[in-house]
Amino acid sequence: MLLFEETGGLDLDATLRCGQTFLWRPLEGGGWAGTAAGRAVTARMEGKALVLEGADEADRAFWERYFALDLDYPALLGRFCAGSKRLAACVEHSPGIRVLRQPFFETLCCFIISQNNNIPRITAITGRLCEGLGAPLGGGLHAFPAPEVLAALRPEDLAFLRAGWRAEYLIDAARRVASGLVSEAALTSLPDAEARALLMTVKGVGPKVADCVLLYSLSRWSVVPMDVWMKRAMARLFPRGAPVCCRPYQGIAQQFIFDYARDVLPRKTADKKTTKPRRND
DNA sequence: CTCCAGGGGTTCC
DNA sequence: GGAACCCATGGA
Repeated sequence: MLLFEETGGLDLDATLRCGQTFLWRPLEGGGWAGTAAGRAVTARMEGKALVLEGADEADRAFWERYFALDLDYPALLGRFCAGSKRLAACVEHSPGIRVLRQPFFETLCCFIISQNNNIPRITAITGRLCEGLGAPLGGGLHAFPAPEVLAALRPEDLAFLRAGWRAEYLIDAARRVASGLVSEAALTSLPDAEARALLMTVKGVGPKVADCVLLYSLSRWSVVPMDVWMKRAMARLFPRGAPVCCRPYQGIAQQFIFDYARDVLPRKTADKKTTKPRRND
C-alpha cells in the first residue's frame, strides 16, 4: 500500500472521470482500478489522503508524478483564476481536478481512439486493447500493450477492438514510436509548435490529438486542446473571444472549462440546420 | 430512421 | 488555404 497524506485538495473522482484518462474503472463501493506503465493499482481517498493498493514505496515517485502531487495546485489555481471571473466559476465547479502526467505511448493511443468518439466507447475500446494484447497484471487488469506489440500487427488483427478506421492509426503510431521516429524524449526537448508537428507526423494525429497528448502526458500547460465541445463551451463562456487567463495556463484551463461545460452548460442549442444540404440526388 | 460522439485524411476548388 | 465528404462503430 502507498499512502499520500498531502494531496492539496485532490478530487480523485473528478480527476479520473473528466475525460483526460480512459484507463481507470470505478469500483463498486467507491475507488478506482487502473493501470499506468505496467503498474496496476486501486486508488481511493481516505479523508484527504490518497491510498493506492497494489503499489509500494518503490513506486512513490512514479505515482506522485502521475497524480501531480508535487505541485501546489491551490496556489496555481488561484493564480490563473485571477484573470477571469468566468474561468474562476469553472474552477470553483471542480477545483480538485488535477492534470495527470500519463505515460506517453498510452496517452497517444487513447487520444487517437478518442477521435470522433464518445467517452463510454473510448473506454470500452481501450479495455479491449489492454485485455487482448497487454500483459496480465493480476486482479483482472492488463497493462497497456507495448508499442512493439502493436507495431507487429496489421489493421485487420485489431478488428476485435471494433475501433473502426482508428486501428490503422494505432498501428502507425506504434511503428513510429517503436522505431524511435517519435519519442517522448524528442518531444520534451522541442518547443510546443515543433513537438506538435512531430506528433502530427503520426497518421491520424491532428492538432487536437497532438495537443491532448502534450497536455495530458507531458504536462505542457501552454497548449490548448480545442475540440468541438470545448469550442462550444468557450463560445458560451467567452463569447467575445476574451482571453481565458494568463498565457502559460491556457492549456490547463481547458480541463476545468471542459468539466464545467459537461455538467452545467446545455448540451444542445436551437441552432439546428433547418435544411439538409444534400446536394445532387 | 436519423443524428452524433472531445478528428483527421483526402479530394476538390 | 478552405470546404465538403468520407471513414467504423454504437448509443440515443
